[in-house]
Amino acid sequence: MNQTLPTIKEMAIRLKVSTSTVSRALSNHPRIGLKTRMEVQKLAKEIGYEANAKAIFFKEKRSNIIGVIVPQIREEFFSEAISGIESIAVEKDYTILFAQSFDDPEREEKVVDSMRKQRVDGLIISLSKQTTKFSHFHKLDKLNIPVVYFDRVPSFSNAHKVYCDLYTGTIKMIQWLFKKGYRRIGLINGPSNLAASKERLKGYIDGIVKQHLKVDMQLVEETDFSKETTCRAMHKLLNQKHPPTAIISFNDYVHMDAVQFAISNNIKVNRDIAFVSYANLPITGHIAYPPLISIEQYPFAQGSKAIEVLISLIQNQAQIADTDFVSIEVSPDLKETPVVSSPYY
Amino acid sequence: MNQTLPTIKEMAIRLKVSTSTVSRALSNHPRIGLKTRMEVQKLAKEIGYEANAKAIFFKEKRSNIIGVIVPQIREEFFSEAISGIESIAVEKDYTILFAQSFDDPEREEKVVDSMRKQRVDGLIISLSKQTTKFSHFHKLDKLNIPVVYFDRVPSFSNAHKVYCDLYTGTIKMIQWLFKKGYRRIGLINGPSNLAASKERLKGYIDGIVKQHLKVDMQLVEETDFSKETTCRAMHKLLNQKHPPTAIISFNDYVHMDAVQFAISNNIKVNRDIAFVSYANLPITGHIAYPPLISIEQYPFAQGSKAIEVLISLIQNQAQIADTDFVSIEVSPDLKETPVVSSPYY
DNA sequence: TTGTAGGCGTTATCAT
DNA sequence: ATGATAACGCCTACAA
Repeated sequence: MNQTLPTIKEMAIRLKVSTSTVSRALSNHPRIGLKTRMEVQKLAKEIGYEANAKAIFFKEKRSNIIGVIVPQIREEFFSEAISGIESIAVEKDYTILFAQSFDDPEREEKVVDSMRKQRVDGLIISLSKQTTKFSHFHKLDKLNIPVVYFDRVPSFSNAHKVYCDLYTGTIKMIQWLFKKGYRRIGLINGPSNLAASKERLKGYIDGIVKQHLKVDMQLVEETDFSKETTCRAMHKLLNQKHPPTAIISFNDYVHMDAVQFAISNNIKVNRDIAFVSYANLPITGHIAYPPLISIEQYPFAQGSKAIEVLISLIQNQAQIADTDFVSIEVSPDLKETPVVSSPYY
Repeated sequence: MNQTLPTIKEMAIRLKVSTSTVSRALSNHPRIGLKTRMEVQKLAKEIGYEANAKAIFFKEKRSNIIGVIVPQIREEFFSEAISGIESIAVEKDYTILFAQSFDDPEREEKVVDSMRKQRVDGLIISLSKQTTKFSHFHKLDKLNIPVVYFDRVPSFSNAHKVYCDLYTGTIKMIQWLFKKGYRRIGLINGPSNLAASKERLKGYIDGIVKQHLKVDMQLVEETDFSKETTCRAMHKLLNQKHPPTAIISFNDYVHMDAVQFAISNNIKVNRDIAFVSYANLPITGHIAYPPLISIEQYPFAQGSKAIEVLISLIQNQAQIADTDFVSIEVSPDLKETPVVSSPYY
């Protein structure tokens, strides 16, 4: 078993030259004799020499590794975002150190810490639902590790961010529903303390007003994302004197649960009641009753943007002043269900 | 901007002691005077000293980073597997370098190479569909980087593997269907050149025979996982003189597409025809027509097992002979649709 | 054209 | 109880 790997020093000894000659020959330094260069490169190939990246990283103080933290990859939104990140990473020769926070602020802190310890060159993160402390991020500043937040971004302004504006997305959606003739529009929103819920609710109210409809808070229900509370929300919505003719779900998963409930109550999905949603995830291409329309949030694009920003931050670390903060808004679009291939597995 | 990070040397100078003293004080070496130790640790905290992991990895020749490569995280099977891997990784203080092959052997080779260059301590991989070359893996051997394959494992035996035996799973499934009274059982299989398809087909045939039914190859159709071919397969199955009363789909995604087709042909899912499948992914908890039953393949457990094996390989590198290959079979179970909470997003 | 030497940050060995 | 020094593998400024 080849315990000791070939090094420059070894080759130097075998070829009776100095290590610097070997080093230079390998990097095709111009003023190394052709003959020497050839000899070195030949030997290198023979013994399968490869520079020890750890030594280089150590010397160069960079590792070409960037950290990526998301709440859960099981959510297609995030797996798509990661693919977006990866596509650029591979191209630019970066590698991804990956972790999930599972929406637990404590765990988030832990994984941020471990990435700091690994000295990633930069970090891309989508915050956990309830993150309120940011001290673990401040520690990164001290090490000059730049951070780009995406999708679930912090509210303070001195941070680099890439996100999607669902406020206007919601307004567009209500406009679309109005044009299709829907007048009683319900909303199954998330917990009211979440920024994402507030954003949707604001868009909902302003959207309704904009169409000169009456805002009726009876049409707004909440879910904590459990199937149970989603069903309860549906139950309340359906058992009103004037039930909604269209229902906006917080996201495609809530949509699916809502549809399940509707079916078991003998409602003809998208005929008796129109269902629309946010995210437009690939999975909706497979389900029996996809939302009529969904607000595309471009997770892949958000991911790509985020890493592009991050790489430029890494590469211009010296030049950039602390006060230049990048904030990119990806504009949401209304999209019909995507056509997709089944994953293989 | 704090360009130069605090080092041991700096502290040594400031405290007028040697670097070794500082190093030892920090690691609570027993024979360092209490006073010195306190002083050092106090200063360290003050200036926010943290050991430079890169320097240590360089010295120690380990990085506590393991590589993980899967075809696509969009597939819940793999995102669950990664969560299984991560759960153990966090616990044992390993970090995950992550990449997707997107079922492209060339890309797989590329990402394996980049992980080799990063000198991961070990690699966990689920092969791309069509991987036939293994030279990029052999290069890892030379660097003593152990590899554990999971789920999509190679056929040769000199490799560490964790996988699920779908042959017996399929037999169990047919037994279950038979007990429920189904006699004409159809199969929408994957492309016949895939090992995963062969395994299912073999189980299908043996399972049918075991129930003393007649094997009818008219009941076996293929899909390349596109919605189109799945629909074509369904079309053929449904338009026979004696259409099947139960249909086994290659996986939960194919199942969803098959159900979509069935619905649009006015078939009452799971009443006119029973639908069953493989994988039992969390997503089936949200869809309108989940499979009656699904073969649980325990992706989370497979992932955890894989990393446990890998870590033991890493830590016992010296002791283990090349001929000791671990091969773990996770036994599949029949499971009804899981009850899950919506992901947040 | 090639060699020498120093340094990156840490730890371990051997002195003192 | 503490210090000096070497070593890990590579690169590069300077010397020859």
